[in-house]
Amino acid sequence: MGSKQRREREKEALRQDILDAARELFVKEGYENVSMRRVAEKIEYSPTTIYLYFEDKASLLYAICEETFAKLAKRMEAIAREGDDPIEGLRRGCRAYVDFGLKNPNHYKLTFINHPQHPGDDKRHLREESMGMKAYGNMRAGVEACIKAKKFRETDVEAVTQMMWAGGHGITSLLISMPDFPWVKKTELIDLMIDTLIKGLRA
Amino acid sequence: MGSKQRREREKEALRQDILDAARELFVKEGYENVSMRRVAEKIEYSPTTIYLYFEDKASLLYAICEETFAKLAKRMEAIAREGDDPIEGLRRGCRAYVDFGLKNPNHYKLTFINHPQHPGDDKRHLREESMGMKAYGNMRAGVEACIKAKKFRETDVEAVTQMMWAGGHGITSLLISMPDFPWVKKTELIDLMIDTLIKGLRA
DNA sequence: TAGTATGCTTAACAGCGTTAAGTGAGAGGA
DNA sequence: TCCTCTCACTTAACGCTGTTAAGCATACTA
Repeated sequence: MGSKQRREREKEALRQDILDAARELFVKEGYENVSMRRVAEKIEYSPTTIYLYFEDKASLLYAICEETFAKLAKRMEAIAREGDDPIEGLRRGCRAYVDFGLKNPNHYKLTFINHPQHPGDDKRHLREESMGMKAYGNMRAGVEACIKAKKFRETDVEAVTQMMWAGGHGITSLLISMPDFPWVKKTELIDLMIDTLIKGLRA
Repeated sequence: MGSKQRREREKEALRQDILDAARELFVKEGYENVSMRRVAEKIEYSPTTIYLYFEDKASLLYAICEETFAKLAKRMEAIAREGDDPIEGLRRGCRAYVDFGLKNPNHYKLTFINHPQHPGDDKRHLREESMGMKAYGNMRAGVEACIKAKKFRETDVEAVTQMMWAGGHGITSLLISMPDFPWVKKTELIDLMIDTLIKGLRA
């Protein structure tokens, strides 16, 4: 009897339905403005059913973030491979990072801005296998390439990577969380940051 | 009869008590982990009393942030005045900004990270008189001084200011909201960011 | 002294994330 | 075919949240 496999397939399908419903709502309205009950309503199941598939609301969020950040990591990896000028590669990588955040503001918020609150100290996002960490590793590789090619002066790779990340994150998060501030043109701001940092690092 | 004035004084005193209690709790445990009922308990009044003095929880928060950012603005202004080398002044201003955020992480979170959510579009923090904006103005003045002194190449003052802000904010917010990430030494990261940006802007 | 304004409280509403207990359809064995 | 058991799912509830409407005393005014 293949009924067992069929049921397993159906379970997996429902899990995906929950994920899809939650993603759509979270992205459209923001994590804290969407209740488990609303997600349940969307998939036409009772709220408690969700808890049979995800431990809690945060886990649901985490699963969605992983999906999305897998996309980011993939895109950044592609960029890293395509060119041969390491500086240009790093530049494009940074731009991809910021663009990604601006195009998926709620995903970005969830992973890098709101993040876990005090209780429980949820460190899932920092596990090495996590997609966010993979993207970080990519950036690190980009920085390392610039140093190896003697385009950047010799410095602490980790520190430079973290600084580049902070630069990108600073712009991304400010633009996302203070949309009403009188910002200059977004592209100008992004390019200015990237160019200034790169210029400041040059050998 | 000075009773009217006395009552006014007492009202003002209670308002301050609420503010003090809320600040202590918010700073210690974070805004979203503190309920209005807990604030009320601390001042030994009923929860609803708070609503006679503050419109809602966000207003309470806003009042506290204003207090704290007044301190930041004051400190940054003092720094701007004390030296004559504009670059050194800017450097110290940036450092003061980041240090302030790291020393008051919950205040910082409240004003620059968590911030208002979608509903209502709360733009109070962006009013020109607000203390946050005053601090921004200070930074802007610092940048302008560097350009006027021909230390920086001629560029869009607004864009450069926003970039410097984003640089400082990027580091501050990442350090605050991802405390478990394997960061390099904080001071190293902060100095690297500031020095790299300044070097990149040099005439 | 009667009436009113003021400061605060009690009780409640509608929502939240989450859990314990219960239900009912379908599979598997006799 | 009938019984039992498994398991996906639901109902009901707990203890919280921010917030509001209504009520109650005290203190001031006329």
